[in-house]
Amino acid sequence: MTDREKAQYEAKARVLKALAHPTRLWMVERLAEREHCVCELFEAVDADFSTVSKHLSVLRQAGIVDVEKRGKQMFYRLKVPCVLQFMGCIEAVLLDNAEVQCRAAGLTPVGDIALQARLNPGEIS
Amino acid sequence: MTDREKAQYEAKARVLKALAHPTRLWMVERLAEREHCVCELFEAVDADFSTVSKHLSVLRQAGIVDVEKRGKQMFYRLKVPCVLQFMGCIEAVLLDNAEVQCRAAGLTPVGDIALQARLNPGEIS
DNA sequence: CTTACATTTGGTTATTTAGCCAAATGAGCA
DNA sequence: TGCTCATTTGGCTAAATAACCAAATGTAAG
Repeated sequence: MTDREKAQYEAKARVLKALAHPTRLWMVERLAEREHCVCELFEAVDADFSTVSKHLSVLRQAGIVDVEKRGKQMFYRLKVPCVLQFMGCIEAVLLDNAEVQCRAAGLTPVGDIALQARLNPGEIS
Repeated sequence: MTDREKAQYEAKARVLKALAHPTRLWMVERLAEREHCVCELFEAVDADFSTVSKHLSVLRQAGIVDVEKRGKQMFYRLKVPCVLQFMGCIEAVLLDNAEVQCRAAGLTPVGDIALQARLNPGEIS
């Protein structure tokens, strides 16, 4: 692998890493619907204000979101809508994992139970 | 956000995190072409054998790749081809970033130079 | 120009991750 | 059975990440 190729994989990984956090993933979905100021996101997130701000900064540096200052507020919006396409695939991965887990446990995965099994193993009634 | 939703975002983030490493990203693309044993991937990667094995283990635990033991070797293959769709979008993000950087630097981004600018800032001739 | 508000930045700490080495496992072969 | 090869696991250290708090910045309003 050339240095050039290596740098490309590193750059791609950096973008994915920016998305690879539950709070940031949630934010991306919110920002896909419409722009939000930091304060709005803060209210829904249950974390320090500075934490929320830093998450947005990570997304911005990765080039995933855009920001515009208006008055006292900073308005963030999703810059690259195609990242939303990831969600469907990821859900498919999780569902598939759930089925594997269920099969291993001797359960019949039906509908939502499967996802629950993957997300909260041990909580299946 | 309910506990349930929170757990879902955490699960999704876990999958993305598994992909968010240059070596693992490279491996995923190789495994998309055809199955490979650990030794084949090792030869191309320039890292310890155990490091390669651990990367594959991360991908397996995320449910992204599958493994089958045949004889002495372990053969890994891509289990969820849809993750390949991510690549196009990520490249679009990088290209877009490059253009922003170039505009900021007063350059005209033409073709490949744009990507180079993003990947190796400061190396533009 | 002082205050209040929205957000970012810097500092600190705890946790997670990546890498290497050495040792353990497990399958096939002598 | 004992050897060898392919791979995984455990232990360790260095580096990266996430969270909080406190302090700094920048903007608008009084």
